[in-house]
Amino acid sequence: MNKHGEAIARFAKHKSTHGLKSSDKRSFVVDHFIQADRHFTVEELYFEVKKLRPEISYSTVYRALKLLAKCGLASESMFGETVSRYEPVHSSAHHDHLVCNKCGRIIEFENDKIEKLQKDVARNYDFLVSAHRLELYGLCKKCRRKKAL
Amino acid sequence: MNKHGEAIARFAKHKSTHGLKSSDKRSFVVDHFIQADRHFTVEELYFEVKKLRPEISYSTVYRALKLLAKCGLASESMFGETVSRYEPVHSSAHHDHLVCNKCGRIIEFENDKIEKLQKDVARNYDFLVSAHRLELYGLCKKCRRKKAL
DNA sequence: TATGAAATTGCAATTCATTTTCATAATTGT
DNA sequence: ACAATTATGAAAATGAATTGCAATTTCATA
Repeated sequence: MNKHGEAIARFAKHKSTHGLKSSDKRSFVVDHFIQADRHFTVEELYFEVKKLRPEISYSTVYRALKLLAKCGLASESMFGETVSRYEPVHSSAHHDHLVCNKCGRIIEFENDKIEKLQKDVARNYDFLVSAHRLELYGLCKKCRRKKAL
Repeated sequence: MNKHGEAIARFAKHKSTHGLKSSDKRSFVVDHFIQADRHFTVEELYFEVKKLRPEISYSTVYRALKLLAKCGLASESMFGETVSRYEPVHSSAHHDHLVCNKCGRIIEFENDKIEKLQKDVARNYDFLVSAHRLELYGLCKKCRRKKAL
């Protein structure tokens, strides 16, 4: 089963174990989020969905994202903005982010060495880590070029 | 000159270069923040200040913190909460954080190796870094113990 | 010391994203 | 089809951040 299929299945399972009912609209939002496979604010996802299904409300999108977060298919974070972003959670390794202050692009990266050093730090402080975030803010490749012109 | 003296001086300089006037109330807030030398939300600082100087309003505290942030003596961040926190900026090297999810304690640490690896990552993506944040969330030493009981 | 332009303050009002409420509609098990 | 429960949309509520404005204070200059 592909990655998206897994996610869909996981959502279905969450529904059945939590006594949720099916809904066309919610399914549409969930599928769209999973297919798109990128970061969204509630508003961004809402506007994309609205183009295709204008009858779907902000509330439904909002609640769908919350639900995705609950069943572990999306994670919520702030990226230094005042709005929350939801990003798809992949079964793969944890990743960190490069956030472009100019165009807003978010680039994911993984770095095992950094992960390991983080564990070392935690051990030094006798700290039990359950989650972490690492974000580098600045200018992405494209925006550096633009700036140079 | 000690660390606090430096900060006070820097604030005074910012005032003079920006045509700001002196004010007892603002000075009190600023001094308290600098002396305390720890993380605050606006509300937390407001309540502490209010105990000693009840006539000082929330607005004044709010604006004082904004001002401190502008002149580089405080930095604003979210630490996964819905409220902003202001932390004193030390002239020393950049530091990262361990955030205890239980008691809210925030521990600072520095790690040059991690900093260096971050630069490597950025270089790989042709990304120009202007700021970064690294936070490890979990349980601090004390809370781990409590949990064990 | 008196003056006036400019900054500061407190309070209330606004903004803005998030979250909840509630009446109505849709879904599911019997 | 019925009853019970969940989902939905629109509007209202919430919560923190921010601003507008009138009153007050500061400070350089007269």
